Amino acid sequence: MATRNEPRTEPRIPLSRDRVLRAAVKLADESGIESLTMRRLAEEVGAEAMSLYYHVAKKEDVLDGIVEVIAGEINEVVGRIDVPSKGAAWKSAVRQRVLAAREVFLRHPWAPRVFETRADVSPPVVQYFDALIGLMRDGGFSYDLAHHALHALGSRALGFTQEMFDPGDGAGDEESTAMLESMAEQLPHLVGMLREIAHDDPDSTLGWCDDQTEFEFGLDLILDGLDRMRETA
Amino acid sequence: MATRNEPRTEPRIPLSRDRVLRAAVKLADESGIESLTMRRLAEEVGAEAMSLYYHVAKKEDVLDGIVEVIAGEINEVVGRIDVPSKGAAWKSAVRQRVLAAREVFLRHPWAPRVFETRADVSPPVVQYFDALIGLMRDGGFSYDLAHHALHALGSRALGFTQEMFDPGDGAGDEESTAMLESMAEQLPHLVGMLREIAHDDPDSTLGWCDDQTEFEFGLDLILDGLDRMRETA
DNA sequence: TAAGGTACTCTTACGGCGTAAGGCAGTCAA
DNA sequence: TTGACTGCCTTACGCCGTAAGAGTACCTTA
Repeated sequence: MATRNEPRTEPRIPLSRDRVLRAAVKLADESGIESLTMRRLAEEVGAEAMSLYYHVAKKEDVLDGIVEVIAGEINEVVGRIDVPSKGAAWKSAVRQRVLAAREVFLRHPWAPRVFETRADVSPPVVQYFDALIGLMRDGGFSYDLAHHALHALGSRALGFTQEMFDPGDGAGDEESTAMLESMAEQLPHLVGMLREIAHDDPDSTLGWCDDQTEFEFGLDLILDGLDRMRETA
Repeated sequence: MATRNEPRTEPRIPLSRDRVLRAAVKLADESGIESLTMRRLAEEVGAEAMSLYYHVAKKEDVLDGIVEVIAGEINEVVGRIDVPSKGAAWKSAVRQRVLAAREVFLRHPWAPRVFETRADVSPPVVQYFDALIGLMRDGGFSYDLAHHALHALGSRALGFTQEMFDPGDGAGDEESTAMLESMAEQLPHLVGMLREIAHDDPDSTLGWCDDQTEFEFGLDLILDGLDRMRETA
């Protein structure tokens, strides 16, 4: 049963923090963040669970590292954007960067949850925010307004929102739709709203919102509001 | 060792789904959500872990139930609010309710995380949103605008935001502040901003933001933007 | 009063988790 | 040659969620 000890046939790439973290991201991409366990991660890199601990301190450290990897990916993407940001142009500069960051999260749907549970600030994330503040400064923001702006944007600054009614991938829709319909009397406004939306967008069995459109709506609402404050300051 | 089997001295309140859920909230309030395990929850209600399963399906069900309890608490609080909401008054009506809901979350700091991980919509939450839509309708919102509004508000509609740099209770502040200061060259904008904030608000060792103020800033920014759309519609 | 059903709680046990403690092989400097 | 250091592995512990099924108390019906 020498499945593991065959140094000849399988050259065995040495472990490293970076390799472990990349494998963790891959595992989460493929099987979801809940299936990221130290044992499975070890298997992914062809080692035993305890071997990982030579390269990472503990599982929390893996999660911290994952954030760095994703934030690095974001910085790489937004780093390629080079548009004017002076004066009124700040808005589209920020907008473009946020939407570019969002695309990274769309590739890693499990990532927002991980970001949200990290208390500590990691260098790549800090770097991203620094650049964002820079754009606002170009637009004439005071530090105070830029600070408020970051709070107002919240996680939207990084490209994601936490939807309260996340319909997932349409799973369980009929069920909850039926549930809502059956409560039409107690929920007149909500049911009315949903009926109209379903009517206007008939392709939906109530799928039910276009996330990208809604994200941009909220983003623009905030950016426009900030822009007005910038001008009247 | 008849510590448990003494039906006389300890009358033993019967278990129930409601009692289990309330105990779960209490446990989370006192020791944090991460210490909410079926065994500890059982201990809290004076029973064995497996006994809980007669009243709840599984741990996920407990978390769903917790959301219902908290949302119920919110509905109770906002239900006592009765202010005009016709026309322009919609804004302060919504504002008041959101801030009232926020107070409930301030009493249960662990709750946002639980809300965010629930995919399914629970009746009390749905009821809350229905009332919110009702206020917007009073203000003259189309269903379409109300729908956009809910997305724009996101979790803010329920009274919380996910802060990207949550300083917790000031823990680890000096450390991260020092880290940032040492990176002043790479992070000119961020460090500049923080220096000014620290300067303007000298009591802070960088504690560092007034969450309530920032929450209201973002909320008002969004509500004002929506109000303008309402008027020009 | 006896018998059986129902509602609730418990005991036992299993597999999976994160990780502490320490062993062992390969490499490299003295 | 030796001994330290690096990198990976084995073993084991305590905690977790929960499946299976055995009591136990009470209530109904005869």
